[in-house]
Amino acid sequence: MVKRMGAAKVEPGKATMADVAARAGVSKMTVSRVLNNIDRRVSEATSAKVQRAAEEMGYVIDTTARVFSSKRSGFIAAVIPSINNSNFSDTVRGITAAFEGSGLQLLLGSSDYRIETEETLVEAMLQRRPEGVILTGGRHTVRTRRLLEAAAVPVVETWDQPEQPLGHVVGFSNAAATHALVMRLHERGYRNIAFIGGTSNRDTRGADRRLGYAQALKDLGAGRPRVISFGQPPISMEQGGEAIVQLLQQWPDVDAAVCVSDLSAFGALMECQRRGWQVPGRIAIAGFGDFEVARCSNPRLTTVAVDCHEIGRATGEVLLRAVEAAATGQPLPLETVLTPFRIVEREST
Amino acid sequence: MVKRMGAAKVEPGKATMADVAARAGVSKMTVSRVLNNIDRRVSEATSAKVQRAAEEMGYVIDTTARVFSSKRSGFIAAVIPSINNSNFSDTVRGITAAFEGSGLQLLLGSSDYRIETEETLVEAMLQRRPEGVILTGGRHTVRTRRLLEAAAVPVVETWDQPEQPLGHVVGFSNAAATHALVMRLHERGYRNIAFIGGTSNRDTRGADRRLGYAQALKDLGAGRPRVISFGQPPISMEQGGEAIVQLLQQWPDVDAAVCVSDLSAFGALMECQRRGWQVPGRIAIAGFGDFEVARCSNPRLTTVAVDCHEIGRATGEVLLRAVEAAATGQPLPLETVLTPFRIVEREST
DNA sequence: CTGTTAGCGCATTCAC
DNA sequence: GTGAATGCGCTAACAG
Repeated sequence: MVKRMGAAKVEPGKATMADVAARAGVSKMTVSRVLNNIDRRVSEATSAKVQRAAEEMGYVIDTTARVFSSKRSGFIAAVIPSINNSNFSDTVRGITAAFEGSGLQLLLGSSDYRIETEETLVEAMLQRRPEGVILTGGRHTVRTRRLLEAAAVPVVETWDQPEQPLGHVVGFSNAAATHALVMRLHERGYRNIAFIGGTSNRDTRGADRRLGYAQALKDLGAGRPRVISFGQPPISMEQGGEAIVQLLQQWPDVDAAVCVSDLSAFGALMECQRRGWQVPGRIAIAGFGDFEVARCSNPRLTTVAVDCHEIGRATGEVLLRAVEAAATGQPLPLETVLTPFRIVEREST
Repeated sequence: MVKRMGAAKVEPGKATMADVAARAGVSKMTVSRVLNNIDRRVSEATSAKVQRAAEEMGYVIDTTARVFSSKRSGFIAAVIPSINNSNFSDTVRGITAAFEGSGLQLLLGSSDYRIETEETLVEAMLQRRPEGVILTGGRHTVRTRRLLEAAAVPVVETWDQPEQPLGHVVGFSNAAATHALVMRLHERGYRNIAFIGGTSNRDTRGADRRLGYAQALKDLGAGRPRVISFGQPPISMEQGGEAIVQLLQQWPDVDAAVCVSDLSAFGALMECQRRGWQVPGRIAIAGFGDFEVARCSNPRLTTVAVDCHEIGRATGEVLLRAVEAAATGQPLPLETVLTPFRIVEREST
C-alpha cells in the first residue's frame, strides 16, 4: 500500500484501518480493538478519538479481510425451497431471532424446489466458508452431500424427518401430520376422503403428506387412495381449483378433499363456490400450513398448523450450539428435534 | 503456513491452492488459472493434471481469499421490505435472471418495512464489499445514505420514483397508478370512492398510493378523501376485513373501496361476504399488485398489475452495466427506468 | 505456456 | 494500554 499521511484525503469507500489509525494518531491494532469492542483495555480517550475518526471518514470495516484473517466468516448459509411462502419466511424469521446477538448473519438462498439448484447454491455458499448450513428437507443430490461432508461444517435439516440425515434435524413428520388430519376427518363422519397434491418428488414434503394420507386410509380400511395430482411445485391456487373439478368428475362420491397446502385448498374452495358446490355440504375441504388465506377465507379452512417460527428458532439454536462446539473442536452429538403441529378445524369441514 | 509436502494428507475441506499445486507438481498460479478457467494459455495436459488433483482432494476454492485478493466480491446486495410477498419475490427472480451468466450472486436482506432495519442490513452488507446495492423505495435513513455514498458503489432504487434518488432508479409512480385506478372506477360510474390503507410512512409505496387516490378525487372534484387506515405494514388480510366494516359504518354512502394492496382487498371482500354485503352490488372493491389471490378469489378482484419481474430484470441490467462501468473507472450516468403498470378490471367492480 | 514476487486489510501474537 | 511483526490464500503484474 502507498503510505498515507495523517489526514490525507482517501477515496470514498476506500478507507482502511490504517487510514483511520493515521487520522486518529494511533496504530492499526488500537483501531481494531476499538471497533471490535472486544478489548476494553483501550482508554476512553483513545477509544473516542478512534470512533470519531472512523465516523468522519465513513469507515466500514472490511469483513472480507477480517474473515480472511480470523478464519471466521460470521455467517450461516440457508437454502429454502421458496422465498415466497409464509411458512418458510416464518421459519427464516425464527432462525434470525435465534441468531440475535450471536454476531452471526444469515445468507439466504432459494432453490425453487429443485435439489439441483440447491446443489448450485450450496456450492456457491460453501466457497464463502459459512460456519453452518441449514437445508430444507432431507432430499439432496449426491454431490450436495459430498460437498457438505468435505466442508466438515455443522448442518441442520428442517421441515422433514430425513431417513438418512446429513447432520442435525429439526422438523416433524409431514406424513404423520396428514395422517392425523385424515383420521380427524374420519371421526367427523367423512367416509370418502380424497387427496389433492403433487405426486412429484420435487416437493418431498408434499410427497410425504400423500404417503400419510394413503397410510391413514389403509389404517381405516377405507378403500384405496384417490389422488388428483398436478404439475411441479410450487402448487398454485389455480391448480387447486382445476383439481377439485377433476376430482368430483372422476369420483362423484367423494365427500372430503385433503389438499397438499392451504393455497391449493383455497383455489379448490373458490372453484366450488363458482360452481355452486356447497362447502362443506357437497364436499369438505382441508389444507395444510395454516396460511393467512386459510384464516380469512369464507368459509375458513380446516388445516394443519405448523409452528414454523419454532422450527426456525430451534434450528438456529441447535446450529448455534453446533458452531460453538465446532469452534472448540468438540463436535456436538447429532440431535433431532421434533416440532409440534396441530389440526385446526374450521368451517370448511 | 507449515510447508506441506507433495501428496501429504490434508484435513478435508482445508486444502489450499498450494496443496493442489504441490500434488499436481505445478505452481499456485497455474492452479489458479486452471480453476478460474480464465486463461486458456494453460496446456491441456497441465490443466487435466491440476483438475484431477483438485478433484481428488475435494478442493473448494476459498472465495474469501479470492475476493480479498482480487478486490471483486462477486455479489450484489439487495434489501426488500418483505420476503413473504410475491411482488417482491417476483422482482428478486427478475434480478436473478438478469445476473444469469454474469458471475454475480445476489445477497438478500429483508427490512420488514423498517428503514432502521434497512440501515443495519446495508451496513452489514457493505462490510462484505458488494459490487452494487439494490434498495426498495426511496426513503432511507440519513446514515444509510451516508454509508452508501461513502461506499461509492452503484445503487439502484426500485419500486418507487424517489424525489432525491441515491443512484439509478427502476420503478413506477405508485401515486400515478392509483390515480389511474380511481379515474377508471369513476368512469365506471362509482361516485363515492374511499381508500383503505395505512397512513403510516413506513410503507412509502402505500403512502404514495394514498396520495394518488387523494389527487384523483381532487382532479375529479369528487369531494374530500375518505380514508380508513390501520396499523403498520405488512398489511394483513384481516386488517382489510376490519377496515371495510369501519368504512361502511362511517360513510354508508361509499360505493367503492380502493385498497392499498390485494391482500387487504381480499380480506375486505371476504368480510363483506360474511356480512351478506354484495360485491360489487353494495360496494365495489379494488386492490393493488395483482397477487394470485386476486385472480382466484370469488369474485375476482380488480387490481393494478405491476410487472414485478420486469422491474427486477431492468434493475439487474442497469446494475450490471453500472458495475462494469465502475470496474473500468467510467461511472455510468444515472438512469431512470419507468416500468409499466395496468389496470385490470375484474368482477369485484 | 508457466513461474516468481508482492501485497490485498485485517487479527493474532508477542513485545513494550 | 498500546504497538510492531507476521501471515491468512489468493491473484495481479511481470518475467521468463
